[in-house]
Order: sequence, then structure tokens, then C-alpha cells
Amino acid sequence: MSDTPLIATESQLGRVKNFQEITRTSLIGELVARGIRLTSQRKLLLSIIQDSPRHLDAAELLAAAKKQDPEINRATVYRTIALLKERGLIDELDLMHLHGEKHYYEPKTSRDHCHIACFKCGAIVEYASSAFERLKEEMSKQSGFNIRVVRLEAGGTCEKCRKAGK
Amino acid sequence: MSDTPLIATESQLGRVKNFQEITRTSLIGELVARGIRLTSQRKLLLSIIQDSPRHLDAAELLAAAKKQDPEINRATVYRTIALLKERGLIDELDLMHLHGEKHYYEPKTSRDHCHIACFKCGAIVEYASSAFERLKEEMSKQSGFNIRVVRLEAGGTCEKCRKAGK
DNA sequence: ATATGTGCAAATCTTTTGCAAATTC
DNA sequence: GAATTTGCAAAAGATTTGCACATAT
Repeated sequence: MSDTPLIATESQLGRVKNFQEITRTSLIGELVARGIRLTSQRKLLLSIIQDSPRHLDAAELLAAAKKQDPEINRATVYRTIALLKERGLIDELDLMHLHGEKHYYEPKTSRDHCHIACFKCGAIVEYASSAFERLKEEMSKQSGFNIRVVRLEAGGTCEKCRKAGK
Repeated sequence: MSDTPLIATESQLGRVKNFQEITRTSLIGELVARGIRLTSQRKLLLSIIQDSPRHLDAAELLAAAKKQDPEINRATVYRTIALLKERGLIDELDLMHLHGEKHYYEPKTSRDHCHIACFKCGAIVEYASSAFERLKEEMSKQSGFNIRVVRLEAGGTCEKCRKAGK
């Protein structure tokens, strides 16, 4: 494993997916593998989550889905999100509550990563590193917890905004 | 600075405050120092946050305050929390959304720390270590962000629950 | 036939807001 | 008396639920 951190900006890179070292769960594949019924609405929702270049909240997911299937209902979106969360197929993010209390979703990745949000421009940067992996291990060992979920979110001012004097 | 992590369980230790290495902001002192009006209701709310052995959400804070001042209103609680957040005197936690979407509050500590929640029994453990400090520095340096807030929350099963076969 | 999934509308939970009255400087 | 704080009640935002109907196995 490299010691060089992996960094991705949403707008530039479509999330961490572009790094070979990090792969994202194939949501549709996993549902099928688990023998969970794959309806057309679920398929639609999963593809949107999978393919979105940025993190979506429930309302955005609904809006995007409605473009392709105007019949789809808000409750279905929330129930699908709940299903994916239960099965550990997606991660839920707050992104520093930059835009209120909504949650954002992304397919589980092969490697945990952090999210850094810019309070000025709203950019989200993803960050994975061996130091993060080591910290997680240390936390597990020292606390005695069997840690299953880790969420590390940070907020501050990105380089671009600092240079622009914001 | 020691390389030994600092660990505290809410019920055992009343949070991190018992570690000499970590001090908590004196909320009342800071308000006064900043020339912010210290009303009796604010004083009451701040002492409750300061002295609580565990993290409280807004509703719990209100309930606790009402015991001493039945006139206190929910809006005052939220407005006081907002004030403290703005001034950077408290941190807002989600604690892995273990009990819904509410937020929990704690006075800012001299040293950042993480929270690990047990999905089985609800115990909250606080964790500070130099590895965490190093990761934060690395993240700042590598991402180019001027990072002002970091929130690391983890969830899993604590040792006690694992041994009890939960 | 039984399980599961969906739409709809209402309910819930947490937090925020507008405005008038009360308090403090 | 000007600025700030508070209470109240209503609104807002996000998510969940009950139930009847539809769809899939």
C-alpha cells in the first residue's frame, strides 16, 4: 500500500472512483448477489447513486429519478436508501451540514476515505491515506471496539478560496 | 506529547475532562471574556452543558434546564446553542445517528478527539491520540485546505457487548 | 397464495423564524 | 430609549409510517 494520500475533488474527478486503488461497490450487482428483488425503480435509483459525479441527497435523488420515471415516489427513495444502508452498500454523509441537515449518499468504497468540505465554495474533496488506515486500526485496538463504520468529515477553506482572498 | 491514546467512557469518566492533557473551555468564562451578555437563562444552559457527564441533545438540555427554571423556552435553547456554535465554544456531534437525527453538544476541548459509539448498548467512548493529530496535519497539508473543524465518529460493538455475545 | 414493493397522505421529529412583549444597558 | 433577549406559536425541512393497492415469485 502506498503512503501517498489519494485526493479527489468532486468537480474534477467524479469522486474517488478514478483512483485505481479505490473501487466502489456495484450496487445493482450486490443487490442481485444478495437475492434482493431488483425492481425497475430500484434499478433506476441505484444507477443514479452509482453514476453521479457528486454526492446527492434524498431530494436530489428523487428529482433525478423523476426525470426518467415521473411516477417514482419520495417514500420509495427513502425506503431504498434504508435498504442500502441496512445492507451496508452505501455510506451516509453529512458533509459538515454545509447545506442543512440533509444526508448525502455514496456507494461503499473498497477503502474508507474522509470528506473535506470548503465552507466558502462548497467544494467537497475526498481523502484516503495510510495514516487514516493506521488511525482506524489503532482506535480499534485501543478502544476494544469492533469498529464497523467510520466517518471522518472536516471543514475549512480550500486553497482556491484562500488564494482568492475569500 | 505522549504517544499513548487517551480513552474515556462517558459513564466511567465524565468524558475527556478527567484527563489532565485535555481541558474543556469554560463556557461561562468565555462568554464573559467576549463581552456577551450572560443572562440567567444562558448561565443555566451553559452550566448544564459544562457539567453534564454525558452528551445532551437540545431536548434533553431543555428538560434539564426546566427543572431549575420552568419558564425557559425551547427557542432560547436553540438560540443559545447557535450562539455557542458561532463562537466556536461548543462542538456539535451526531454520535452516529444512534438515536435519530438529533445533535449532541460538548464544550470545545483543548485537543480534538473522536467519538466511538456502540451500536448495541449505546456507550460513547472518546478517543484522542497523536495519530489523530498527525492525520489532521497530513490532511491539511496534502489537501491544501485550511481545516477548521474535524469530526471523526465511529460505530461498532464495544468489548463488553462482544464478550456478552451481543 | 404469499411475499414484497409502491403511492399517497398524514404524521413525526428536530430545528428555525416572525413578531410582540420583556429585559438589560 | 435603543439594543438585545425571550416567549409563543407557527413554519419549515427532512424523514418515516399506515394503509390500500399493485406487482412479483
